[in-house]
Amino acid sequence: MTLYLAPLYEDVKPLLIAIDCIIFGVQDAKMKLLIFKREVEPLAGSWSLLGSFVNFEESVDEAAERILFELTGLEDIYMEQLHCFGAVNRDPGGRVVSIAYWSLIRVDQSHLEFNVRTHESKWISIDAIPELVLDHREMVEMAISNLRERARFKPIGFELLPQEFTMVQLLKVYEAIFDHPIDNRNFRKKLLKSGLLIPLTKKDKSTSKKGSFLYKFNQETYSKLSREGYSFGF
Amino acid sequence: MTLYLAPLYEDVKPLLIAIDCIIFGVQDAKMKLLIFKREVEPLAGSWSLLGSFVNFEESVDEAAERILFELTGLEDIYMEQLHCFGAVNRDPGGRVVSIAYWSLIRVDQSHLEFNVRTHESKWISIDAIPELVLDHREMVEMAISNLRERARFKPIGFELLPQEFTMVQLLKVYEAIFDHPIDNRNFRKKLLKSGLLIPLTKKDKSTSKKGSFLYKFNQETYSKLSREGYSFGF
DNA sequence: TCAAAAGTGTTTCAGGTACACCCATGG
DNA sequence: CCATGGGTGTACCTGAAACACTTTTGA
Repeated sequence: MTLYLAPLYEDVKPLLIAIDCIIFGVQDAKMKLLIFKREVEPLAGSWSLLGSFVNFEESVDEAAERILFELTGLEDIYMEQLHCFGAVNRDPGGRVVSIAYWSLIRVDQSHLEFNVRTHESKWISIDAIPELVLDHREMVEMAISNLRERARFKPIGFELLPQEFTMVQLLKVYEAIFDHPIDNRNFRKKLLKSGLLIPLTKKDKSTSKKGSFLYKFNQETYSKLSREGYSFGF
Repeated sequence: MTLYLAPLYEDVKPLLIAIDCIIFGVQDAKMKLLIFKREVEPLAGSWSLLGSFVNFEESVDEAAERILFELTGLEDIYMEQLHCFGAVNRDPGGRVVSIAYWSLIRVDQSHLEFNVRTHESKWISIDAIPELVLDHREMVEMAISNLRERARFKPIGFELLPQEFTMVQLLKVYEAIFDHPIDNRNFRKKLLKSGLLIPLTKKDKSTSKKGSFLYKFNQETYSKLSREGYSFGF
């Protein structure tokens, strides 16, 4: 265990730094969370968030991306740093400070299933979170309120949908995030006015006989509104 | 350098964890930031945020409070965790991950001057931040936008004022936070309606011949609105 | 032809914003 | 008596919320 240290840093005791990922997705019009069977002692076999340690030669953000990638195979994912959890005894295995991140993924992404299947995992509904190891439940609760707060002013709902999607799908995502029904007409009105959607001529006929028009994001308006903030209060 | 570790944690390389504090206060109707001459190598002598390391036997939050207390003598301060900064080479002295916190203090607090004076420090206006060591400038910028965001929905303006204050003082605090002028009448109207203020019968005559009424916070409404959120968008 | 989902406008109300003058007092 | 800062009310406008029926089409 060797650390390069400036002379005056030498008497500082180092700590372990871990990452924990709160992975959200929408399934069956419900907000879901991906959890894993913990494979390392202590507490192996309990349900847990996806987590691991930060390596010495990578940044904390890189570590978060790596850990998410290693287990889900997903890259370029919407990911936000949530909070640093640093209670002294939060991990019985040692003095571990954890940086929690939350991310949004499109559940339909096909390669997800494959990578995840090698580990025991499951999607759970965020309104019925089972017991989780350590302080993971606290992390999840903070992440949920962070997600909702963020979703009110940044158009992140799109991160949960495929490239092309219908108005109804988008509405259902927001209903899932905020966990309450949203008025159909007001929703359409507001989103069409926002300029976030580019209407396509294609229709998706998988859910109705009439079929419903597909849209894609206007990436430009998206980044503009992400920066400036836009009220999605429904 | 000894760490108690569960067997499977043994091959993890530990890192140093530091705290950096972004300390805001209002002076002369301007938002100010407290900075310090750095006393340790590397980079001793440059301007820096207040910072130090997390001890092995204290939580990260406790460390932040301790560090703020040691240098300013202030306790029970509004303090919020900002972000974990974890770039690999952010500190030339070693691999140091820093957890940044920002806090709001009442500049008039008399004991502050005393404690701070033993170290070289100064208040600077947030629209003219000088060069700071490491990534401290980035921290400050993130803290400012975090502060503004927070101030829009949580009544934190009060944290910057003494127990009893005038409407004009409160207005000036918000003008300082948002850095733009606010309409006097609309401001009063909204705040009086909010129930956050308890009007006193006393007047402060220090700034005008007529004198202006003093108010104090309604702690109950304050915590209620802190929880629920309240739009302070001016 | 009918069941099932998609799509469409108007009215109401609350809150935000803009704006200009009188008041009280000490010097 | 006047200069200085404190205090007050109204009109307008925008955006949010509530609300019910018509359209399309495959089975």
